[in-house]
Amino acid sequence: MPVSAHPIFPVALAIVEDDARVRELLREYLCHQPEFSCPIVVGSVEELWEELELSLVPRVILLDVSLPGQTGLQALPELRKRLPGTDVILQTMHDDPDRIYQALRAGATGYVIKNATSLPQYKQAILDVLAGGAALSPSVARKALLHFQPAPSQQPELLSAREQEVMQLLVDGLSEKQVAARLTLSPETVHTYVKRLYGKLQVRSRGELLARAAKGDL
Amino acid sequence: MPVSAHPIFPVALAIVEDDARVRELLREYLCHQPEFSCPIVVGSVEELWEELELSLVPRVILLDVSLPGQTGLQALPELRKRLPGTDVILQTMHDDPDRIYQALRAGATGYVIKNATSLPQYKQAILDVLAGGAALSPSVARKALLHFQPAPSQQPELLSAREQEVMQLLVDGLSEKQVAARLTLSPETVHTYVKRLYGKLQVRSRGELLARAAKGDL
DNA sequence: GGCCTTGTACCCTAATCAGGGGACAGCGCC
DNA sequence: GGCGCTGTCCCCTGATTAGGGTACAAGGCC
Repeated sequence: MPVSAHPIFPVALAIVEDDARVRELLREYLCHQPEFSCPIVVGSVEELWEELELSLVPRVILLDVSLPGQTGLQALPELRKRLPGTDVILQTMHDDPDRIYQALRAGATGYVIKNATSLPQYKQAILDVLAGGAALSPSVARKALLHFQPAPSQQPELLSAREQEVMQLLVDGLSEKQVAARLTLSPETVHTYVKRLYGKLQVRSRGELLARAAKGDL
Repeated sequence: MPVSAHPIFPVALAIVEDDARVRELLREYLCHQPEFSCPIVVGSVEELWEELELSLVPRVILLDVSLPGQTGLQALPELRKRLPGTDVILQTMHDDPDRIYQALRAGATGYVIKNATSLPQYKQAILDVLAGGAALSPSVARKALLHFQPAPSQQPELLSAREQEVMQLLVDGLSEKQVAARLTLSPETVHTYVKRLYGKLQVRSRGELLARAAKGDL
């Protein structure tokens, strides 16, 4: 799965950044690296679209989140659709959780905070995505992790570890029989757990249970 | 929110790693850093529990995922409950998506791949979490990002309006009979829709359907 | 005018689930 | 030494779901 971290040919980058000073800084540094070439360095999404008509498809796009005209965040879905093989690393000044979430949902491969990222770290970020990884600034990663954790809900303490285990497998779409097989239990036992879950979570059917799970934590 | 990146006192680490060589390597390097102290260096979760009784609570725990006895993954939820102020960085050889997902759900603040992480990078990872960030190896971050992206969902265009309507009510936890009542249809008709949904979404049971819906779009 | 997709409805059989019940061992609390 | 909770297993009955048909009217597409 991982692409070679040391491609033989320079990798084509696109840099989209409205602040001319930052843009030049990035160009100066990144484009003098032997690993990269920079056929596209522009100040807006609109210019990017134009350049993409003429130029080779870049392998990685460094995209500013907030731009005059169309923002990077708005352009991302379209970009992902038109250039499915291109990784997009978003860059911005702020680690706003909502934007991070939006970006990651839309398929960003990286999200870096400008003033927390040195030029060598920019380079490393690009190399990381080329190697099949993702590049998240630590503060961004932290925000992203929040989305994995179940909303502070009431159940977890009420449900025993085993019950939660069964619950999880049910949420994953397994039947009672499949859960039994997975946990090496008798189907009857699983049925007992399910009955207990219904009682504890105050539901009366599998549908309600899964609906609760979907809203409650998941 | 971020804690100072340069604490005045050495930060107490716990290292849990069963491979003696790796353990010593980490101890040698990390514990000679002026920023850290290592009151706890053990080879299993069981020993960790013992040490925690005696020692100061560590600020950061480096925890191996797979350990003899209780695994790091199993210990994580308990650890998070008993030491809510302590960050846990998991370390392992493999970037298995399931384990990553489990760990992040359980509240890990970092997840690093052993043989892709140099000692200075270990140090940086710890500093990152101390600064309120999260430390994910690039390959781990990539796996984690997959969970943000709506499952390659072809549904919206394939499902007719009526089918989506039925789908939505099922997701809300209604039975076929209830859906029928709600939409003023025959239960048989609803059943027909459900069968068509199964076909279109390539599933074979209500559970799978709801699981797909929960992850896919909803 | 055919062909396909929807929306609607029915029939059938087998599998699964819902919701009762009982049983017993282990563990912790008081 | 009980009492409660958990984990495991079993039985039963009735409701629901799974999956396979068939049917027909309406509408779109070629």
